[in-house]
This record gives sequence, C-alpha cells and structure tokens, in this order.
Amino acid sequence: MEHDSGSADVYEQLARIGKVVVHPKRIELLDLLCQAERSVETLAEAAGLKLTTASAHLQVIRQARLVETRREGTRVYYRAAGEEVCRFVAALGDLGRARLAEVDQILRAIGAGSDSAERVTRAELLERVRSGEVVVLDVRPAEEYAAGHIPGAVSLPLEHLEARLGELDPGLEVVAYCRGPLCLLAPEAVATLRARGLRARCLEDGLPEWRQAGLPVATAPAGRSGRDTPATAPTNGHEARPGRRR
Amino acid sequence: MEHDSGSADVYEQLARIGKVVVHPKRIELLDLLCQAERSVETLAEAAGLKLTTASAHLQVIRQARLVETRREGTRVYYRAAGEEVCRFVAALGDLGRARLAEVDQILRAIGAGSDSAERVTRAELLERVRSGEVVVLDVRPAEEYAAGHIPGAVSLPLEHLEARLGELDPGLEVVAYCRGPLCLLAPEAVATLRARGLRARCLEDGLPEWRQAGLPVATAPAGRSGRDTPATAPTNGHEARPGRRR
DNA sequence: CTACTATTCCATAGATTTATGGAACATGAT
DNA sequence: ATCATGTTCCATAAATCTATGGAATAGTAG
Repeated sequence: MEHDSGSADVYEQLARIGKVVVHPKRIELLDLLCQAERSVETLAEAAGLKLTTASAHLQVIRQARLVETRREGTRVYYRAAGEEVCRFVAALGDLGRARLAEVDQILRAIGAGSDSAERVTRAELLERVRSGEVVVLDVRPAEEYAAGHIPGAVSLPLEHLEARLGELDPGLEVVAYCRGPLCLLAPEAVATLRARGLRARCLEDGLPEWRQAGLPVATAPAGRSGRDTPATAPTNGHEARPGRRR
Repeated sequence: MEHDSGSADVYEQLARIGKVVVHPKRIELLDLLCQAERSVETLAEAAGLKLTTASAHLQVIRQARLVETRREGTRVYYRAAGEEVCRFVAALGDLGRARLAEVDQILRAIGAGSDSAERVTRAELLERVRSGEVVVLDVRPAEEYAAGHIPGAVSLPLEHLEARLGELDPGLEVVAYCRGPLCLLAPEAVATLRARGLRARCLEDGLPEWRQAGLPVATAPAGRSGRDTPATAPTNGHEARPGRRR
C-alpha cells in the first residue's frame, strides 16, 4: 500500500532477471558468455549439459534479454547483451565471496581465495609489462583469448601448460590471468609454474574486470607469439564495439 | 572437464543468492532492507504480504546470508548484511533499467525514467546546499529517514507532503530524494510540488547510492523522541528508534 | 504461574520449473 | 530436390516452490 502498483510491476520485471541466476548452470553459461561469444554446442559442452538442456537454459536467459544472438550459417552464436550483464555477474560473484563462506572456502582450497596478498594489481602489471619485466599469460581456452585479451599477453591454455612449459623464459616472472575471481584456471597455472621453480603470480581478477576498468583489450587469433596484431576478428562482434567504461 | 568440480560448486552456491531474487517480493523486501532495518511485521505490511508469507520469504533471504537479524524484546529486526548486498541490488536494478524496456517504461510513466535531464547530481547538491540555495527533502517514510539520511535533509514523507506544504519556503528550490532509481516517491513528490508552483527537482538516485559514493550519512530522530547513538556495528549504521506511526 | 505478542515452524494443495527425448526448422552442401 | 547439421520447439514426468492456516516457540507483562 505504501508502494504504488507501478513499483510492484518493476519488481516483477526484475524477477525475470532473477530467474536467470536461480540455476547454477545458467550462471555458468552467463559467466562463459562474459568471456566470449559462443555457439550453443560449445556452451553445452563447456557447461557439461545436453544440447537441448543448454538450449532451454539459453532461452530463459534470452527471455530476460541478457544475451543476444547472431546466426552464422547453421550455427547460432550467443553473447552477453552489454556490459551491464557482466557487471551484474561480477556483482553476484562479489556478493557470493563476501557473504557465503562456502564460496571463499572452495576458492581458497586451491589458492584462489581471498588471501590474495599474492596478486598483481592491474596498475602494477601495466607498468611492469611496459618495461619488459614480466610475461603475461592468458591461461583460458584459446577461443576466449581470441575473443579478447590483454595486449601483449601470450595464450597458453591451462590444459597445454605442462606440455609447453619449455616456451617460457625462466628468467622472467609470469603473471597469469583467467576469467575472474571465481575462475580457477590462473591459480592452478600459478601453482603448476611454481612447482617447477618459476616465479609466477596471478593478476587480480580477470579479463572482464580489466575491460571494465577501461583498459585496452586486443582481439586476435590465438597464436603462440609474444607479439600481437590487434586486428578485429570479424568472427565475433562482441568486443568490436568500443564499449563505454565505468 | 574444462571446468573442475570446484567451479561447479561455486556456481551452486551463487545460485543460493539467485534464489532470493527470483521472486519479486523478495527483491522488494531486500530493497526495503537496504534502506533501513525493519521488523517482520513492518516488512510484511510494506510489501503487502501476509505475515507468515513474509516470514517465509525472509527465511529464504536469510539462508542466502543476505540479511542478519537482531532481536529486541519480542520483535525481530532484519537488516541487509553488508554493503555488498545493497550493491548487488543496485546492480540488479541497473541491469533491469538497461536491458528491460518494460522497467524503463514503467518508471518513465511517472517521470522517473531515464529522461533524467532534470536530476540534480550529488556534487551539485553538495555545493548548493552549502550555500543555502536549496532545501533537501527526504520523502521516504520517517523510519527510513531515522535510519540514515543526507545531512541537513528535512524529513517529509510523501504521504504527508500535501498536508505540510506550508512548511516549505517558496523562495527556495526543493531537491527531493528517496530510495533510489527504482523508487517513485521523489518523482511523485516533485510532481506534486511543481503542480503547486514550487521549483523542485529529484536527486539522481537515492540514499543507498549516496552512501556508496562515500558521502556522509546522518542518523537522527525524525523530529520525535529517541536516542541516536548507533548501537549496531555493520557497515552502515542501521539505527531506528521511531515512534510507531499511525 | 497465565495471558499476550511477534515470529517461526509445519503440512499441504496448487503452481512452476527442470531435464530430456523426439519432432520440427533453418541453413548449406550435394 | 535430398541430405546433413545445428538449433529450437514440444510434451511430460519428476522435482521444487509458493501461499497460507494452524500449531509451536520465545519473550514480556501482570
């Protein structure tokens, strides 16, 4: 009564968004989509879902307008519908880490927890990469690197890390990054590297946060070179747009 | 495979939070709790719920650790469990306004939409209130004013606005604020004031955003009895000592 | 102690959601 | 045209969620 009917409608609308994040797999899908555009099949596989189930989930997310689609031949590519989506997912993760002891516990179990004294800040990384003191490692899957990465970073997906350890200059410190605070790829990579006697640290957060901080993002084919050709890949329009910050 | 089992667990935990915002009334409750601490009965009434239903919803929110409780005599007071909660609710609202045309439409219908050229920025308000050019009006219910308000603001709940119009100096411009971008109180107040020929504008956003911007928040009696020594320790001084209204 | 109040717990009927197989569609190749 | 592939739509059984009345629980006042 204190609230007009108008407000009630607003909350009803917002619940449409809530409906998306009530299911763990949908959060996972959304998280993946904040990294890069992907086809249904790829998403299903990455999230461990049957195809039809994944499609159903994607429909739910789509009805909330949190994703947009693009058709390429017979495939349909989904992508996050704007920066607010990524910001929302980030806020959800932050809240989880802050309030749910379980989340922090899980993360901490592999050294990704909040005992992050070991993490490199974005500012520090920017400075040290400029002076050539460190090598930046993108340990996410190659597609995600291709869709957008820190300029100058080398793509070395975690799954290939062991096999390609030799490519790293043992004299340089490694700074690894991945999808964000909830992602375990970089912490695992760092653990592996340290076990081999290399100096390695994680970047604070991941690529989405880097992007949201307004820092430059490069898109280029996944290759194994230190050099980058910041050519915009036409195969995905996700980060092609100059996205506003803040 | 690509994801370790650990990650799956994390998403499962985050879905606990999602479960809260899947129901419109729970979003509404959370929104109210970001303004001030409240008893179950008050919350039920404010959200238009039966008591047991409200209690049930609050249990769900509690299980996600998004609220904390405090017992005072026979009453139980709920409050938002930290600033991250308010930030999350704000992110949800932002996302809704950005992506769901329906939300913006509803808000716009009463002049609270994104055609906010008319809004006063926080910086502007700070400056102008210092030089005494404007009077700041808190049009939320008195309890919420008591729990925290912009220093120097006058409490004049919307429901009493018409009756107490005479108290306003017609020479000064009025800046009204309420709960935030989704709240309709201030826009309505401004509409009323303008209809009477007064100069009036809304503040951008509401008190939670003011607080999150790091600006000072005062807690004090609304104009009645009451101590104003913050007894609670959480991030923001949720303190209420209202004489029961009505 | 008893009476009373504010809240939570419990049981349940009714509504909604989920996973999934199979059918239907759209697109590109033959 | 026909076929193959990737995706969506549809139907459904199993699981989960919601609102609500009534009972149980704490705290307070006589």
